[in-house]
Amino acid sequence: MEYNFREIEKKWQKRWVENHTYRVVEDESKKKFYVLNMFPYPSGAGLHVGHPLGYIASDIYARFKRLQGFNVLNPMGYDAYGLPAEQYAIQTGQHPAITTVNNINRYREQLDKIGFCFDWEREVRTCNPEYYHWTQWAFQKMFNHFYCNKCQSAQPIEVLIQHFEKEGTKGLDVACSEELQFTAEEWNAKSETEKQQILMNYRIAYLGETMVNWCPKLGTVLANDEVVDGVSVRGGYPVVQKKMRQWCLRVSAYAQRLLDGLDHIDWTDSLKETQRNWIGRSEGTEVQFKVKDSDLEFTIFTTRADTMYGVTFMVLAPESELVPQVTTAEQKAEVDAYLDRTKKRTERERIADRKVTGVFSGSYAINPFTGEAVPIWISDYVLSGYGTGAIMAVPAHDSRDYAFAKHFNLPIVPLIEGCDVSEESFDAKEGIVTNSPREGVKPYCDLNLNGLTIKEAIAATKQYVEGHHLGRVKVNYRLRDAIFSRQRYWGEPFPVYYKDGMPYMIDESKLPLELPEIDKYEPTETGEPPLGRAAKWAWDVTKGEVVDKQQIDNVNVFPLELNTMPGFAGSSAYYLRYMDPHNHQALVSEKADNYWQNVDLYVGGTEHATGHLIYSRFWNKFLHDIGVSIKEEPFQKLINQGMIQGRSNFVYRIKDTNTFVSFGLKDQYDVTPIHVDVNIVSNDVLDIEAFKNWRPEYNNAEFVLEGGKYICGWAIEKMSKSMFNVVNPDMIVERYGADTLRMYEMFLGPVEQSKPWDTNGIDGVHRFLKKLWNLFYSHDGQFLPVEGEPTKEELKSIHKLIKKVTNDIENFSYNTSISAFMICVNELAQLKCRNKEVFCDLVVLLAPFAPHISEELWEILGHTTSVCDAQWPAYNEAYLKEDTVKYTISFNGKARFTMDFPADAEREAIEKAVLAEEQSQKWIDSKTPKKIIVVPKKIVNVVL
RNA sequence: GCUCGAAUGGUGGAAUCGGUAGACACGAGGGACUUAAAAUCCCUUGGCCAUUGCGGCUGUGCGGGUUCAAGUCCCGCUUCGAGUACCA
Repeated sequence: MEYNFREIEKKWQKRWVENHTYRVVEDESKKKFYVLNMFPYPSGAGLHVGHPLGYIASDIYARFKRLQGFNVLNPMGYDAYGLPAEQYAIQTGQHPAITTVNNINRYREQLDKIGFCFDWEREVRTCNPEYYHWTQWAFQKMFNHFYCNKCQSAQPIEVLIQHFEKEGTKGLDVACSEELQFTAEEWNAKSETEKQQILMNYRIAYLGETMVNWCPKLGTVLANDEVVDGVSVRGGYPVVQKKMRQWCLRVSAYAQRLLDGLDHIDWTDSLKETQRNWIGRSEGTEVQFKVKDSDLEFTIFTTRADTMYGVTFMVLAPESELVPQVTTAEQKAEVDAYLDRTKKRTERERIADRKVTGVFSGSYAINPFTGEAVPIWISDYVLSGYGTGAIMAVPAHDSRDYAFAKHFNLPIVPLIEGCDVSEESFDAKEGIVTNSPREGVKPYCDLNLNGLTIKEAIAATKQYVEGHHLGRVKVNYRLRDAIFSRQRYWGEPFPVYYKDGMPYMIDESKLPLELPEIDKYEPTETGEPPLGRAAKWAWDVTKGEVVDKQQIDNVNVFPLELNTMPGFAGSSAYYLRYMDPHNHQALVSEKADNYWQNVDLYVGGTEHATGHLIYSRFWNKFLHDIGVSIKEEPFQKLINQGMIQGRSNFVYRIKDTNTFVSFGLKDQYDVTPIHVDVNIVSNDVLDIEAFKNWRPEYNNAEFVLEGGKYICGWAIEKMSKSMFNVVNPDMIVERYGADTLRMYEMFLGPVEQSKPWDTNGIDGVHRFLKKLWNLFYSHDGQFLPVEGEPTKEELKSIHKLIKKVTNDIENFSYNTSISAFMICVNELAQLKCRNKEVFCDLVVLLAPFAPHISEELWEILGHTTSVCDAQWPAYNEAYLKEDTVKYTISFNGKARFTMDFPADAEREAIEKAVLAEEQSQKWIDSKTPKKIIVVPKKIVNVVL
């Protein structure tokens, strides 16, 4: 009987649905294991062969864990809000919900063909009101909480209000946008709106005036990770800086915890490193400088406190509030001109030409260590958003300050013994401090750093600064608060209405606030976001419902927020929702939360390193603080599957003709390479007939062949339609079956590695499955397996495999597992194995990799239950032992011979053998003392 | 620029602790079966030399080092990839 994969796969996919084979319920008697894939955004193009890579890898692991007796949660869903559906809606008028559902259906169809063990009853879609109910709910919780630095946790905003009522801002240590100071009396005297404005400074979800990445073409703001090289990731449109009032999440409050948490999770070092860089913790010192002949004082941040004696000028960011205050009348015109120029420069231009620019403010600052007055400059190389937006410049030891000093001819004072700053600055943090203070200069303060190492000097300066109240030790983070507003339609609406210009949350019991219908998806004529087009988009407080905008004059009706939430909102806590997807009372019940805890294995791409993987860690920590998620970290272990690149094929057309020349001969002609559809090329050999039919203009094409074949050139490129290198999984499934596709994708190489897709090797894996099938059937179709004791060789072969596969799956080394399967099946075929016991073990081992054929064989072996409920076999070392061991004996690692020895009597036998060899080989001097080294893998080395 | 990672046949890739390279697969070449093709099976396949012998030499990006023994460890480079980019 032939291996009829089409029938087998259809049969079992149907049966899995009928029998709810993959339904998962909480079961206290079993240990849980939670496997999760990053859920996909269902794009219109459907899946290509690269998408399922991670799903297959995690599916194998999930099935493996289930066979080991774990209760495995392996859910799937869709990140359904996104720009492409909205862009499509703008162009065609098609409602994004319709496009999205169509795309989801297509995805599902493709996924089903591959045979995943997802529990589809737990599916979530971020655009469903039952789902975004909890996205909105979490946002409200963030609005109603602030972050307490002392207890390192989110606290209800009422706690803060009570503190204000009793003590004002005294003794307050909380995360905020701006440090405010007021007394309890002042607080109590404020109006409701004023109080709300102050509270906004502390809320975790807050409305803030911030510089944002504005993309005029998309009509929306973008997060930092949605912008690359000054253009939008989606669409590649230019992005400019703009100040706007936006919803923000105080992610920065969690910076330290996000950093510390990395030490307790099992992620790759490179990914942790990426997040550490992104968080960008830097320990330094804030120092106050007085402005000469003025009451003004300002603070700078530095990590190089040791360089206080080398400050030769100060620099303010152009956006700094201090700029107008320190600008003198004589300099005003020049400064204004400069500010004007920098404002016009987009971030992209600033990156493109990094010219040194700046302007003198006219004022001087007093260095508190030297008493010297140094000029205050304004330049855009200082960023307003980091530190205090002001720096002390030490050109001798900072390359940026150095470039600035050289350009404007400012003095450079070296502070390290023996360093040469005539050509460039000395940035390294090593050496012995000098010139601090300079020799012969009358000391202005009693701090002498000369002779210290840099490290010691920094510590001494910090101590001095704190002791003399000149500033304070400070830790800064690069991590910024997340901007949470998007001027889009296709996203979660904010459950927010406005009264007197202040936002208020709609009542929790009225959630979800559903996305309204609109007739067009572009911004309104007045520049409002698309939601401005909704006829019903105001909130009636007394009725607790959405009403017509026209009623806003009514005292109880207020306009609703017109922005929607960004893409990462819905994906930040979806892993919790899978635990309890149909719960209408809570995001997740306490019971489900306690049982599933967090994700044990998360599989997805590295591209989310500084986006989703930061946001959801933040989101989870917040939920943890308010008692919802019981684990501090959402994803215990994370595997980054590599990208599957495309392998493009080329044909070479001789210029100005319709003649194509084979790859090996192309250098003899003047040719243009042209992408050719990889689906009509096999092993780089072009199917000429298919090529002629591919496009009408090639109908009459002529060919210059080599060896009767047309050989194509190739290149590794991104998998994309325009390169004609997209390989569709449906096609592979149709031709070879899902089991072959699954195994081949894993056989291609390590899961974590990026690699090109190359259909060529797939025959090898398909052949393996056929060979496996033929173990069970003779050529005339007879059923072969028989009961009875396996032979020693059979046991050895299968136990070797059990050991290898068990270890490999734990290490995600699926490719070597598959090699082991191939070896084992070959061995069993050679041994003419017909033993049922051996076959049962083999089938269970294969079940995670190739579930369909395994189910079929399992049934053939006489089982009535699914192979998913079988038990993973254990291996027995005793079967793996050899009777004799082959030793390689070498002298000084060179001359060598091999001998068989009994496995148990090692050393004595070897010594005898070495002695015998020594006597027979005259060239070995037996008087020389020698050392016999026996090492693993049975190598004996005799050292003379 | 900084941080991290990688480099092994014609190709994808193996090689737990340093243990004497190239597993497994593809491709290629040769053979068997067949009228023929497909399918299947067998042999060869890093390079060089010897192939009427069994074999020898060389070989994991480059140059050094440690070791009885290095793809693996250390030092110095080269190239490629990823992240980040005026973060003071």
